[in-house]
Amino acid sequence: MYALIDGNNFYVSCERVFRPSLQGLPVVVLSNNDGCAIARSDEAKALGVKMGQPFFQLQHLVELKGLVCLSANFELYGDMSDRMMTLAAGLGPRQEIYSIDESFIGDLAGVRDLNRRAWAVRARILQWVGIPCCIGLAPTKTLAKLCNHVAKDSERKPGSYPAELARVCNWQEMPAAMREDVLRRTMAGDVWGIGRRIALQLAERGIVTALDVSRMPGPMVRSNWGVVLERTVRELQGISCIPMELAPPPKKQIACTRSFGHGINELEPLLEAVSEFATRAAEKLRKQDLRAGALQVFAHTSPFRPGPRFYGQTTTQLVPPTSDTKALVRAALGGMHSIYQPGFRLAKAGVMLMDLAESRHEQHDLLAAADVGRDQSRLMEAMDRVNGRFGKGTVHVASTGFASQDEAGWRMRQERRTPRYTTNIDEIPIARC
DNA sequence: TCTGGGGTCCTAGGACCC
DNA sequence: TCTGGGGTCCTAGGACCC
Repeated sequence: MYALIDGNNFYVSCERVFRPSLQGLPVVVLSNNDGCAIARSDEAKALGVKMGQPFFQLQHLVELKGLVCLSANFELYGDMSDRMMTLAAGLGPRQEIYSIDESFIGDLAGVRDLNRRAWAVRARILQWVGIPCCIGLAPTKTLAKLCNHVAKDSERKPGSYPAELARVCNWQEMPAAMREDVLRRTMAGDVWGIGRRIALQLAERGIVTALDVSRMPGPMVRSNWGVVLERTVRELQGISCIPMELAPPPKKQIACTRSFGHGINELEPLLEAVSEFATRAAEKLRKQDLRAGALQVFAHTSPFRPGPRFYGQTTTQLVPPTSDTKALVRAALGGMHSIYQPGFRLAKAGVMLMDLAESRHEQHDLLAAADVGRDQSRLMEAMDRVNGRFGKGTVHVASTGFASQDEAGWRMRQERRTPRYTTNIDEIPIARC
């Protein structure tokens, strides 16, 4: 038996904790560069705001409907998430933190009064953290996700599902006829694991609802779509195929990528950007005690704009694997030099670290024998600690004057970057509104 | 003017090996 | 003329998730 606990409209709910005046208003949280909507309040959804919709398409709603747009504050959301997850863990013996706002709780078969406990955990999260949650309870993870969806929709859209399923929805307690009814009312594309493309392909064959999906014959599903969808079908039938992942599996790649607010034509700002990306990625790498065996750097034009297209990408092998910021920045700059072509308005660039391996201590010792390695890793450690305490980018590898590509200098930031956004109510956290 | 930033897994096809 | 069968590894592309 599994539970899925999920914070409603998570980023918006986090903002509302600190600004209660946002209750009842249509609110969206915007991505980096205030590019597009990545979280929406129920009121914003009712206005027709879509997930991922670009800000410029929402501007009329700001004026006409009082839509409030906030710049994202991911550090705040991460902190709120930790608090919520700690309380969610109280529901049962095992927890898998699935995303920033969702966790599965497993091994619930022996838990007595499961419903009552679920309601209590929900109330505690609301009272202590301030985030409203919904909980789905079911014998498989896919059904728990589905019940969670039911719990949310029956609250948000009266009439969509039986009202008694709102907020906490337990598959096990439904009579057979109600289960069938719930599956019939759920669109195939709302099932966990069925995305837009497969939903379309299914619809072409008359498979429209979750009930239709649950009745598909396994061999046909496997031969037409593969094992992934087959697993989903079996999970809908109540056969558990997706186990809990108690410890997060080791990362296979680490990326740092950004869209630029405005297109970039020249090499210089591009080098600045990728040197920043490599630095961020290196920090993530060291936090997980990993080293990278390869670094990929890419830049491309906007897929949304007309005009000449460019997609450049190159991978540099790192021998031996390293987590040293200077080596990674050097590889990123070298890569960018090699793919850069003038004459394009580049919209996005990024750095990806791959072939990740655990940073074994004997390796450090080997390097330390040459002394230089030890100095490097102590330098990196010091850099992470300074940046952790005083903010990102307080100390960083300078990429200026890097045209020669092999001369890494160091520069102290005199000023910390001004945050674009704060939850301090005295300042103005509302972007462009 | 302005369109996120992370990740994962599966499959097919080619190269290569014995 | 006739050209196996089984396996691995790698890569690119496509699909999914939040």
